[in-house]
Amino acid sequence: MEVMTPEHEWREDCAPRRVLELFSTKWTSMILHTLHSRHSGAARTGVLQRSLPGISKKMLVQTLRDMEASGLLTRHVESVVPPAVEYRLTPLGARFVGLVELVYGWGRDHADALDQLQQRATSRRRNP
Amino acid sequence: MEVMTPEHEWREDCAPRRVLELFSTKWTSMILHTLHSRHSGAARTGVLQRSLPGISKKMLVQTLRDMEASGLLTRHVESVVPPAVEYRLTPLGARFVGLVELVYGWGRDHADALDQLQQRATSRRRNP
DNA sequence: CTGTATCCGCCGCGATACTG
DNA sequence: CAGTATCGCGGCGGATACAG
Repeated sequence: MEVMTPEHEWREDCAPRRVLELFSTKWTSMILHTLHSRHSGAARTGVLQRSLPGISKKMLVQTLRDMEASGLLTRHVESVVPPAVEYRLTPLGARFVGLVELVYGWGRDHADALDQLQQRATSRRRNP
Repeated sequence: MEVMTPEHEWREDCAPRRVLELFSTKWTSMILHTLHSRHSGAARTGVLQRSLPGISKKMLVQTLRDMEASGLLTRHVESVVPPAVEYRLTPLGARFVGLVELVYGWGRDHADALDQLQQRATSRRRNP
């Protein structure tokens, strides 16, 4: 039976790997989750920044731009002073955030089992 | 209503973020998926390497070591010549791979919508 | 308030060569 | 077959200062 599995593709540019890349960009999932957590599905820059403790302005804007280019969200500028910019989930983004919520929930369900993962990051640095 | 949301935590060391880190390690999910795709839930080093086109021996071993430390899989050494090593999903790994399969399936379902994501990586490099 | 422009350290990851 | 040891680069991401 194992002889039948063509070892699954995992080609460099296959769809599943592109999804994984979405997850591997540090702030993408958290931004989507924040947008999703608001009933409007939208949020202004400042709200996003405050919801993501530790993110720098640079990374916030850069990640938002990338996400816009990826079609995960849209950017709406209110031409007023001071400027007001709102980010909103696209249909694709709304579908993807479903996955993010699954990951989020899984993490909460396995919080205790995940505690030991902390030793991982440190073990390699201590033991060259 | 929005005043009630405490902006969700996203603390540096919260469980969901640790799950995201699991996903952000380039090869982790693919290794788990390969193990899961075999009825035995186990595979030898060579099998894993062949199932992951492009991975280097170094990254394969390094990632496997990290995953072992994280409790996602176990390593069994057959003391024979030439050596035979088998990696096997742990209960935690088996539960996590469920999430991975969800991501994998989502990617296949949205393959066409994901095609435009390719332009993302290139657009920033072209337009400084 | 939102966004841009630099500078720069860290480390993830790959290439290569060598060992038992 | 499985694993270790080096070397090196690209780029993610943080700090800081400036601008409309």
